Amino acid sequence: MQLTPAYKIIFKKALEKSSLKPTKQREHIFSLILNKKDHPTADEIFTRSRDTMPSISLATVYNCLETLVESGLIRQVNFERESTRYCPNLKPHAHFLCKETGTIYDVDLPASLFHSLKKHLPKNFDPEQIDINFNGSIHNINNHS
Amino acid sequence: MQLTPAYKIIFKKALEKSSLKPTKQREHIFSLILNKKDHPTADEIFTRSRDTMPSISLATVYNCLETLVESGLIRQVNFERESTRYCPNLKPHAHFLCKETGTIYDVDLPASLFHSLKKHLPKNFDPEQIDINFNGSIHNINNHS
DNA sequence: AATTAATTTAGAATGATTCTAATTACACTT
DNA sequence: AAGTGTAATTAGAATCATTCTAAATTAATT
Repeated sequence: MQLTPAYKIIFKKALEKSSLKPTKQREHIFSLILNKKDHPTADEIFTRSRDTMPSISLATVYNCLETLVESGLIRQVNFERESTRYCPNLKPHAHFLCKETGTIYDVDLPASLFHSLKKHLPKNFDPEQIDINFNGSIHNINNHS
Repeated sequence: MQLTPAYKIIFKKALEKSSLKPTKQREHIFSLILNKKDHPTADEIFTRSRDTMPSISLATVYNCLETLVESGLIRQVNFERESTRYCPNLKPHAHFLCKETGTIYDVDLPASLFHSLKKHLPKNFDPEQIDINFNGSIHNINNHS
């Protein structure tokens, strides 16, 4: 559970831009999220953190996640009022939640789609963020019924 | 705070399709949401309900909202983990949350846009719902600075 | 080593929502 | 009209993710 040198630099830069410190805990949580590309909740991250950093507290996990989001290193994913999940994929993309399994999938979308979405806003609306969330089921493609 | 005869029929039909009863409380809450086209929270709806139906309970408000959503008469709107809000607009549309005021605006979108969104999903992904949420600020168009 | 500010920590507090168990309302029989 | 059964409503307790608080730790700086 280690950041690559390249990511270490990105990490430090991003935090320092907001005059935040690249602490052990922040780095640990960032690397956890980067290295397992699912969409964990704060509590899942807390549990995983303790494997290698047993002294970390849940409050710290929440704090670190907040600073990582603020610094633009990760983003939040919310479906309804379920626990917030965290995502290291910074490319423009949507999320698909499978009703059956609860798994969240990243769905890459072309920038052009985001642009045409924006074009439907009134001219004085200035979006800072766009969240696109699908919700449904996934058919088994091998189902020769 | 009354349903028009036309809406009364829609209301009854939608509930009866799921073998739910068109009760006073459900009708009351549905008409409240229809008649003030903002995006109220359950608690706001609770407060408004009591003006004309003082005996209603918060649990009932939650129950009714759930059945109205299930019946397809209203939809839920969620931004991050804020309180769920409710929306009577059933046309395909997105939502824009103004960071400054907290107001939510409906943004009409052509069906074609929803279709092109769906086209970017893997072929075995079957979306049941698509939520598109913008988040940003609204500039004053009269601002001759 | 002392000072300072930021960060971490444990545990309490919050707040939206859901659950529970009791009561009420209502349709359908006798 | 009384009785039965089922669904809906109700008040209040319980839940659970998240935030808050205040104390302890850390790290950089004098």
